[in-house]
Amino acid sequence: MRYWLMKSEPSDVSIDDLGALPDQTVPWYGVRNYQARNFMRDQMKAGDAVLFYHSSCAEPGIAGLAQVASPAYPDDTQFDSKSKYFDPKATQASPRWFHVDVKLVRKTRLMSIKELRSHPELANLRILQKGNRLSITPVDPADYAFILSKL
DNA sequence: GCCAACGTTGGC
DNA sequence: GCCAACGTTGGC
Repeated sequence: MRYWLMKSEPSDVSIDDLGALPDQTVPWYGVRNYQARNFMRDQMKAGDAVLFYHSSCAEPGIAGLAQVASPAYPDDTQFDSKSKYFDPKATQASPRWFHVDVKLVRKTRLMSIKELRSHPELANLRILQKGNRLSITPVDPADYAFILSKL
């Protein structure tokens, strides 16, 4: 079992949006970065724990707990010419982009990025490091446990 | 809206 | 396969 942090823009899918979806589950569509794709395709397993993070918004931070709810499978938006995630180089026979389903565990209080930075224990958390832009990052079990204890 | 950081693209 | 140009991310 692994631990992950996954960023979502709340204007797209917020923690409350996730809670309102059927089965409180969303396909993690729109990832167009190979490293993030590879994490989903090659390393994620159903049951892995996810920190659901709100990014690019007024109050960035951890907004809830979720879990991986499926193995990786092709992201349909890559085939949709009307989607902003359309990829002309992807084909049904040879999809380029894969994603997993993510299911809500529970909404938490918002643990802001400022608060995360205030804890020296979390110094090696990937999203706190300079220049990090990856939308999906692995989280050390100890870091996950620490964050969980503060939520 | 700014801008640093980083990933991708494409000409050579 | 190099690398400059360009686009995107995301906190501030």
